[in-house]
Amino acid sequence: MRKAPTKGEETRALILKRAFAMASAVGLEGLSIGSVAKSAEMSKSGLFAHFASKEDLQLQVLQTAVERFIERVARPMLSEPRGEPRVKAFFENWLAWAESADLPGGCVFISAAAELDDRPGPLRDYLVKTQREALSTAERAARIAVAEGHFRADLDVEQFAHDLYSIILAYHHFHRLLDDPKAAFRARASFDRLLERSRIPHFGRSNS
Amino acid sequence: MRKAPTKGEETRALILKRAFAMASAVGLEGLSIGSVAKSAEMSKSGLFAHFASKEDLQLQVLQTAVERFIERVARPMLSEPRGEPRVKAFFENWLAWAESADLPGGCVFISAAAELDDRPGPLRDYLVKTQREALSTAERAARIAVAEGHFRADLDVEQFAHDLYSIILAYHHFHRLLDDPKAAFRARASFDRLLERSRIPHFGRSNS
DNA sequence: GCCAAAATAGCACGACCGTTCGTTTTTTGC
DNA sequence: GCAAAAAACGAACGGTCGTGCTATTTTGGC
Repeated sequence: MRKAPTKGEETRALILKRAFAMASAVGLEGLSIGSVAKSAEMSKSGLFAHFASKEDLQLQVLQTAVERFIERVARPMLSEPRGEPRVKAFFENWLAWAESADLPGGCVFISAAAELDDRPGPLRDYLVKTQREALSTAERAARIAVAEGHFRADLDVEQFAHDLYSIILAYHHFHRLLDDPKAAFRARASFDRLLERSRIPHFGRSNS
Repeated sequence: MRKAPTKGEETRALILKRAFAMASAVGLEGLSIGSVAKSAEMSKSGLFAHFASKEDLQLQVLQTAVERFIERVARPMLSEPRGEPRVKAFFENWLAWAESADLPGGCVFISAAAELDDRPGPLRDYLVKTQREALSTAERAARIAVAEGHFRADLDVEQFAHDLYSIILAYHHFHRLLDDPKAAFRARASFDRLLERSRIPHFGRSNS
């Protein structure tokens, strides 16, 4: 039985919800105590009492993002059959995540990555850790597809994860920045090619 | 004969040089008049006199970055033979650009892309324009490779440019954020695959 | 319904932000 | 080398930043 949440916990959750949405638009570094407070309709000091520092707030926003990512991208794929279908679901969920309704400004991780890639500290450490986890989730899915006989036995699963992530990054870039209407099409085309060359090779005309 | 640069022009060039290096580390939005002034060893107001606004400074930094990119990535490839060698040179120059000495914090365009992707304005417009130009440069190189008989005639050059850029983005991400020592290796592996499937198909065992 | 505890607000602080203005220094053309 | 023009400076403005304090309001257990 879940404990009834106290008022403070409710408020904290609301703050993080609003801050999460804002971070999507302006990035983690773009968050300011004042602006988040305005969005949560409370005073700066009232909001600040919930966090030890601004960095703590940013970290908790990142954690919120990870939770959301897990429940929207990683967990749903587990209900797909093991092997290639699950890999495909992972990819499609990830694409959908990048433009879901409560992420008005795109994937938080990608903007955070650009902001933090040269700023050492706990924020960066946490982000790196979660990115590595996402990658190893992709690797694991690929390894299962190998075990199921969907993918070739000599597949380099680490390279597979790299290539998959690469497509996601490009999708974000082409869709968000360049407003390319073909972004999703291009992403799926790349992914299809990736799948093709990961499968058990079939002979006959295979490269025409 | 080139006009002797006036003192003001020299100073402006120095400011942009320093600001460009800083932007690589902290991003375009991370620039502040005060910090740039300190880096250029002059007063805030003395520096500010060279620009109409902070946004103007940022825009000029972006223009500086474009000039540098052209002279380091786009121009050198023209001395390579037309076709695949030129495409390869473009890719390798681009990789090298992402970690050249005066870009201590990585590619300015990539961090700017993350910052500006949801902030309309002249900065974003300019960035989008230059990104499109870079992509069409890649397309043009691919088209030449088709004409030279290096690449297959039915190659989708737009998709080719997308895939090439995708690899660059991933390289930046894996190298800068994740400190992956295999980043360059992964990027070249992906690029080799991209080249393989772009070439005129050769028959025989082609997919094993 | 009271009272302690928790949550929120109000206010002030020093620092830095982008920008303006008037003054002083340096460069330039002759 | 002098005068005009260009460049750099210092000080100040109104704002916002993150972050402390203290007071006030709201909540929750009995």
